[in-house]
Parts: sequence; structure tokens; C-alpha cells
Amino acid sequence: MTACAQCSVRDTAICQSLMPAELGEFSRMGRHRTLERGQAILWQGEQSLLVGNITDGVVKLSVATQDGQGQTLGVRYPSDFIGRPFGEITSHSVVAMTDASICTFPRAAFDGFAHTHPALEHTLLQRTLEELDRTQQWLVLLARKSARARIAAFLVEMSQRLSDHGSPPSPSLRFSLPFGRQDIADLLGLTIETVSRQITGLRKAGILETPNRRDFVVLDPEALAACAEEG
Amino acid sequence: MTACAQCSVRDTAICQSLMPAELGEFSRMGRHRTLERGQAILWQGEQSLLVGNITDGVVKLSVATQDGQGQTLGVRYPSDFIGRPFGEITSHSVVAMTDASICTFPRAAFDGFAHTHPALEHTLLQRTLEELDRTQQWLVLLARKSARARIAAFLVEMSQRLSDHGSPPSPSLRFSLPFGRQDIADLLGLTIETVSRQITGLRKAGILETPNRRDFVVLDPEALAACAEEG
DNA sequence: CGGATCATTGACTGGTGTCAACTTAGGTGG
DNA sequence: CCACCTAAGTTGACACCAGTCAATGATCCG
Repeated sequence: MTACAQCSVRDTAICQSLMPAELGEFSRMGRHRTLERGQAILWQGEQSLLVGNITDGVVKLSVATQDGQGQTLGVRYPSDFIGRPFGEITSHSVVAMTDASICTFPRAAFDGFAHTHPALEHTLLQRTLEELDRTQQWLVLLARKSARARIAAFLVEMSQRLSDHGSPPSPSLRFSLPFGRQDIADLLGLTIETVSRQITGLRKAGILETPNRRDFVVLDPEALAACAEEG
Repeated sequence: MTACAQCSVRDTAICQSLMPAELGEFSRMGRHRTLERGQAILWQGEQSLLVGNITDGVVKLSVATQDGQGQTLGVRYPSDFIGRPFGEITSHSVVAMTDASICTFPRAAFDGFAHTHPALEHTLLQRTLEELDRTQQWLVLLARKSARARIAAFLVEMSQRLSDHGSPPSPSLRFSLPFGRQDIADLLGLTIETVSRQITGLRKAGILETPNRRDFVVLDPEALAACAEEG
């Protein structure tokens, strides 16, 4: 069936906690799905029908507020877990930011399997605790920091995750974002205009360069980190 | 030893998942502590040495930012779990907002016990997932809502949790907050002056009354809820 | 009664949102 | 290959909300 043995996230997703024998049963519940950029797989407020592991691509967790604006709660990458086990409804949507593939499981079946496999539940608990920590940090950023600091913190995180690792202690970091200005605005709780102005400000301060829409080159990582810390 | 049988949160804290026989072993690891208002039991950035259940009082989870301001991540009540199991450090402080008592366990011992008691881990996972949901909702509030909406949402939540339940479908709700204006400001990511002005605004709009510093009477719950939704 | 703490109010500033115009990049079709 | 078209991003002018600093008022406690 599903070729877990060859899965790119076999040893990093929560499946890592399963023995080969258990993995067979587990994988028979699962199904691979591919998503195109912009496509959703879970919808805010709807029944929590499935959960899954990201095997490729980048997805965002987002909520829509009454006034039409969107807020992104976080971004998830390969080997991350998505969905809401042990609960009836999903509090946020899951939308692909790039073409993506996800190994999905019916939620009820997953719940049952997890209940009888403590090691899997333990790994899931660990993940959930880490996600809570990250969400709390993000909350502080959004509650207290200026637009400049938010952009800087975002770029620092992205540079760490996405930069070319050719020469690790490189003084300048280049990376290509998988999303546009509106996505950044939704993530940081800002408007697209403010995002644009802050990026321009950082460029004029000589801290970074933007050769094109998607690419960023951090010229002065220290100064960028300093921006992320203040106000 | 510890009289779990008479514990006020025996059936609502995570201990609910333990059989009486297991409870004996569990309770021998634990120790009751009392905290005075303002006293901390866990410190941001320090080693995660203990976890526990709140048995009485109200505590806040807070982080200090570089600029000296505090941000409260959330408020926890009796039967809630506090601390960071399965992790080396605590990302936030836990401070008593009223005199409080907490049933504490050494973190390492708790981790070991949980590992061998799947039902306990399952309950803990459920709690953590719920806490994540709440934190995400709170994040949206802080990222997108106006000061007025934040205050209103806060008061709605407090009124639901603390109001006199003498006559449930009562048109006006009265409750007494266990904390001052600065606490509210830290929780909502605002300044104390803004909190004060918004409360005054709601009072002048006839939505609530403030007979004294701590007490609130919601005269128009619908209007308050409407404020919480907009902008 | 006096002092300390907490809360409220006012005047002013500044950062971010809003609305609108303009520019750039990228893609399509002639 | 170029012209055009569209979507995305940038920039500007302005308004407004919330922060800051400062003064005043209320409450609690000795």
C-alpha cells in the first residue's frame, strides 16, 4: 500500500514512534492527497474529518475574521502534523501556500488508533506542547511588537529555515519566500502597505536587498536581529 | 498522605483519568503548595522543575519582554494544569493573581509516571489541544482587534466564568474581577490608560456599570458581545 | 488624618490603517 | 519579439487609534 518505508518524513513525522509492524496497519488507514497552491484541506468551523502529516510543501493555518481580514496562525512544513484530533470541529482552515502533499487519515480512525498506541499519542503530545510554545511566542510578537519588529522577526525565522546552507557561517543570507506580501501581512497581523513600507525601510537602511518579489538577501543579520528585539 | 479523595478538583483535573489504585502512587509524588498573591511558582526561561494542578485560586502565565512590559499569555483556574512536561525549560512564568494552592509534582517524576499511564497522557493531550485552541483564538484577538473589542471580549469571557449563577438567564450580570487594571492591560496587550478609557467608554454607553474597582455589572450583554465582534 | 497605591482624565505624539495613484513584473497572444 | 494586460507591489496623503507623559481623583490602610 502506501510506501511508508520510502516516505520522506518517515523518521521525522509522528510516524517515527511506530514499529514497522504497526506502521502497516497505520498506513492502511491513510491516503495521500496532493494540494495545489491556494487549495484548502480543512475549513474553519467545519467538522474535523481528517488529520495528517505534511510530506511536501508549505501550508498555513488561517482564520477569517468578521471584517473580512484573514489572520494566519502559523505556517507548517514537511513532517508537521495538521488537523484537530480528539475534537469535533476545526478552529482554523488549512490552506496550501505552495503545491503540497499530505498523508491524511480519517479523524475518527486516527483517534481510535492513537488510543491504542500510547507511543504515538506521546509523540503527538510532544508536538502539541511544542506548537503551544511557538504559538505563545508568536502571540507576544503580535501583541507587543511594532510593525518593524514583526517583519524583522519574520525574516529572521525565514532566513534560518530557508537560507542556502552552502556556507553556514555566511555573513549574508539569501532565501526565496514561498509566498507574497499579502501572506506576510496576514501572518503578521498587518496590512500589505505596512509590510511593503517596512521592507523598503529595511532595504534603505542597508539591512537587506530584494532582487525580486520573492527573494531576499540579508546583508546585516545582526542589525535585523536587533530590529526584531526592540519595540 | 495527600487526601486526593477529598480534593476539590479530583474529578475535573487530569487526575480524573486515574483509577483509585493508581492515584495512591501518583499522590505520593505530589506535594501541596500555597502561593500568596503575586508570588511566582515557575519562572520564564528557567528549568522546568515542576508541574501541577491548580486546586484553588487564579494564576496567570506571563512573559517579560525586553522593554520591561509584561504580557500575560493566559489565566488559569482550579483544575487547570500548569507547567511544561516533557521539556527542559519553561517558556513563561506562572504567577498567582490571588492566593492560590497548587498540587505540584517534580517534573521528571511526573514525566516518568505519565509515560507508564497512557490514560493520563491522553487526558493531558486533550487539555493541551484545548489550550492550543484557546491560545490561537486569543492570538487573533490580539493581532486584529481594537482596544474596545479586546476589553469587550475579555469582559464577556469573565462574565461567563465569574458571574453569579443565581438566576442564569439574568439580563444583567455582576462579577468581581480578581485583578486590577494593570493585569487587564498585560493580558490584552494594552496600556493601563487605554484600559481605563475603554471601560469608561463602555460605562458611558450604558453597557456596564463599575460600582467599585473590582466589580462589574453588565447591563447590556448583547451590546457588549457586539463590541467584542467588531473591528 | 496622611500617605501610598491604584485608577481616571487630559493634551499631545506617533505609528499604522485607509484610500488612491502609480510602478513593476510576468504572462499571453498577436 | 514586442505590445498589451493583469496582478502584485510600492508610494503618497491623510485620518485615527492607542501610547506617552503628566496631573488629578479615588480608595485603602495605617
